[in-house]
Amino acid sequence: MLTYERQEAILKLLEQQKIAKLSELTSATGASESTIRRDLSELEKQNRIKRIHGGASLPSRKSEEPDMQTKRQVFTKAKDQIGRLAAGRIADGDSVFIDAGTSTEAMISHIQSKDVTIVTNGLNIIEASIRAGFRTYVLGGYVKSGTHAFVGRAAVEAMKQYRFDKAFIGTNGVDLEFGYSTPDPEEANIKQLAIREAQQAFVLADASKLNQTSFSRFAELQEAELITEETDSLEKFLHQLMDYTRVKAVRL
Amino acid sequence: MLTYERQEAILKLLEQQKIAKLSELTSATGASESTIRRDLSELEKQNRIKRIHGGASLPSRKSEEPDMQTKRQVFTKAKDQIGRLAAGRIADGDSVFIDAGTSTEAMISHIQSKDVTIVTNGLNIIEASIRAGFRTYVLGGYVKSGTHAFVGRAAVEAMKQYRFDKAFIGTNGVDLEFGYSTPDPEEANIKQLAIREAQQAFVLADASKLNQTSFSRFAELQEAELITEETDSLEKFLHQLMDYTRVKAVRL
DNA sequence: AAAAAGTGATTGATTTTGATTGAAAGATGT
DNA sequence: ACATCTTTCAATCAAAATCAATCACTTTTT
Repeated sequence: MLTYERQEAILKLLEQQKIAKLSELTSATGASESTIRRDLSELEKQNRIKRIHGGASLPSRKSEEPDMQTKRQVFTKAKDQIGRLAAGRIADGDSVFIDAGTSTEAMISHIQSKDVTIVTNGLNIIEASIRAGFRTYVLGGYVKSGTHAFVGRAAVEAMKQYRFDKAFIGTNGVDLEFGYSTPDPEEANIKQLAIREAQQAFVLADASKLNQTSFSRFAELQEAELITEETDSLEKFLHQLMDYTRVKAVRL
Repeated sequence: MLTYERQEAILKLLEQQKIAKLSELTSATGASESTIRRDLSELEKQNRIKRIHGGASLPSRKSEEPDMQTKRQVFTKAKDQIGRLAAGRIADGDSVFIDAGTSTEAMISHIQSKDVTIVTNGLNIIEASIRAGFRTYVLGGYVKSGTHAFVGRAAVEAMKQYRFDKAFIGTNGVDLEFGYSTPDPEEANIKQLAIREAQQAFVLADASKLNQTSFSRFAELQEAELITEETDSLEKFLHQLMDYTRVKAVRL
């Protein structure tokens, strides 16, 4: 049985019953467990299925708008892990800027310190921050549809009134040469300011953002600390980084 | 039975009967108590269910503060009527300030004109305004717990950058002598500014606010137009007003 | 023939699970 | 109200299931 054939068979079976155990797939195709696992990994990378412990299921095909509400429900393990790492950097008494976005939102519930001041330009962050009981400040500005981030002249002016101990920024692209980038120039502007007004800056990015570039660059790679998940694409990225910068070892 | 399968089954059962005991879930899935508990914890973390002592139920649809929640449910009909009246004052092309609060929130869904710019200092107003598809600007500032209004120096500074065609303000008290008042001086400050920076100002108040005073006055009675519901307490208030001002007739 | 890709088996690590425990929350009786 | 009993809960542990990584072997490609 050809690889292609087998993977199609897996998909077909999944469409019939929505969910399939590993054992069902091995007996249906005659292939070994290892092979099926490899197939599942590959198919998942193509977003054609979703792996679950013990088997596979169809991807949650929310054809709905990538609205904040639905996006928020897809709190992936990755974002949660990144959120926990990021939250760990916050110390008692800190004043922190938290960028609009879902990655950054995930960190708020993990913040342990109680005495933290949060400044943000994101609607979803305000809500999460209030829910968690933090002292919360908001930049003003124009509300962008889609991300619901506050941008524009008012946001820039407001930003200048603050200095942060730490800034946590979301991104759409991380690239060795181009640095950090995001599609919207207005949002990039705010991100850039936040990084420069903060003593320490962190960029949160899941694996899908590595080696990507977007329209507007908002920081060089060395201007912020990258917080990301531990995957093989991170490994690959680190090797590239070592080649690029001639650094011989990087500690996580 | 796979973990994913089981959790889906739990959700399905809950959607059918709204609430489920632990024992129901164990016998329905065949899993142990411990496992079900773990599932419930996880599902709750994803906001997909709500745990209760002895089992689980569907999440309370809105994750807002209870006082906000109950407030919003209480004077619904009255607020809706007031909201419709207020929205009727908005014309195409207007730039309007809409104060934080539940009365003002009620007006947004009634706005007919499409080309309206909304500026606000209220979290709930942002959400409603975005939902309704208006061009939305936000004042920055400190987020007050309770009302979730943005106040403080930053909000004042931001306010100075705008001029409004109309301003719609909520209030806690309407009094013939003391004018309009609200408990929080910071919020009063913003309300006062908004009224003065607007060509026309409207105060929204349901019947329970008539003949009430609160700590901080933010405007004289004649500085804004009062929009309220038609009740006998309004009649009474109007008669008092006529006595007080010696006006002989007031047209609604 | 050499290199690359695919496969199945094996291994050790990780995740999931059910049982057990003491603590916490509710219910009951006085 | 108070003390007592029962139920439910969270934390912990060891066993089982599942997983990712690796190796050796086969097939395909160059």
